[in-house]
Amino acid sequence: MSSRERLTEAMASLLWERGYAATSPKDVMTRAGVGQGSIYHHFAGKHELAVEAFSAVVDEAVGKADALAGDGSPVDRMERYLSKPREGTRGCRVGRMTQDPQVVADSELIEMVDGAFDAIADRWCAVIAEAVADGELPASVVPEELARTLIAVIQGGYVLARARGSQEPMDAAIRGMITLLEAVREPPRAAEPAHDHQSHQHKERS
Amino acid sequence: MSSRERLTEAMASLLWERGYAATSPKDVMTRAGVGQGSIYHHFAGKHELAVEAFSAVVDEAVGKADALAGDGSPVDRMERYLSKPREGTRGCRVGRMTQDPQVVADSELIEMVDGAFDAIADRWCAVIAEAVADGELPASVVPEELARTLIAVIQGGYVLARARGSQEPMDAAIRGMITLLEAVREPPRAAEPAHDHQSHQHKERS
DNA sequence: GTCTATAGACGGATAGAC
DNA sequence: GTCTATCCGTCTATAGAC
Repeated sequence: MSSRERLTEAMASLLWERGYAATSPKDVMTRAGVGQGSIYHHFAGKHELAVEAFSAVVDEAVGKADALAGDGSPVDRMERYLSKPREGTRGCRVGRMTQDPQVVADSELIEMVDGAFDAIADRWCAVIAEAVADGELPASVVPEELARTLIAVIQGGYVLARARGSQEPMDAAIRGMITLLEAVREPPRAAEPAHDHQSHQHKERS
Repeated sequence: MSSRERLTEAMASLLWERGYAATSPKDVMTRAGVGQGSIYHHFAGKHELAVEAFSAVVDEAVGKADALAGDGSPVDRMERYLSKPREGTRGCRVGRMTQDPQVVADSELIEMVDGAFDAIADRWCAVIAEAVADGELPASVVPEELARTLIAVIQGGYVLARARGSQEPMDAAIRGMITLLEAVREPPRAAEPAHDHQSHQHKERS
């Protein structure tokens, strides 16, 4: 693995563990196993290294949200995504950046964070709109709003898990959300005749 | 105002703006308008000053949650509390602490954060349990879980607001939550025959 | 009680040898 | 391309004058 790759991977892990401001170039070089000063051969400085490292993190997080477009009824997919295992006490690699004033003041970094949430919200919006169209969720639901609500529950779950030092409060928050979704859920209208054909139902609808 | 008070107030505001690790004793003394070194006359160090300053912050945040025990039907109170104005882009004074590794590693500080969320969750639990008992929320709702869900929506709302640099995504998240609560809400049963404390407008529906 | 001066370590970055 | 040596600023904390 090249020094450059070692540096970006080390920076990505340190951004997760400590954040941007609290990560020094020296920390990164030590973890990457390269000598002092090597950052400045490959990058203009800490900022550029962080941008490259965080870009990969964002891509991965957004990619995971593509599971919202998978098989099953819309609400099934929503609940499955909510239930995915997340290491709450480690915090969210994307969301944690918003608490770092140096990130918020860095237009390039904060726009990457905002863009990541927007991209994930788009996936949520699509599946929620589908659920409303199918009658599986009530017509009063505004997809753009519920999308932010669901992202917020996950982000807030990380906050609670870190406060407690335990996965529990995050899991409780997710379960509470799923209970509400189940309580408003209706059987989807048969949008098409062969509606018990699981692997195709969301693609062949009206 | 005493130097000690000036120092705790300055520390509280800097904890909010920058967090614990990023706030130096020098920053605090400058903002407090006291001379270099004065912290160490009144406090053992940065940690003790932060504990005293943050204690007041926690008390205030928990006190605000007492509004959940006010007048109106349980769900009305829940929605009113959710709708309270919050400056999303400034972040949560309590929740932001969880993203600071120095706070998480400081058992005294992180236990204050966890204790604050627990106290607020207790207020949520009480009003949610009341709503379930009245039949205003479905029996499938687990108060301890929905309490964490609602706290998480607010905490996550702060994260989204800071990512965007705008109040909007936080308000959207809150509205999405309220829409769900309205969708599962039922008119409360006339709950109890002889239990007529304070105003009873929420018992006379149905 | 409040301040100035300063200690000793670490921050981000650079110069230049190899 | 990679490393050593080093600059200058800031960090938390302390000593001690006033």
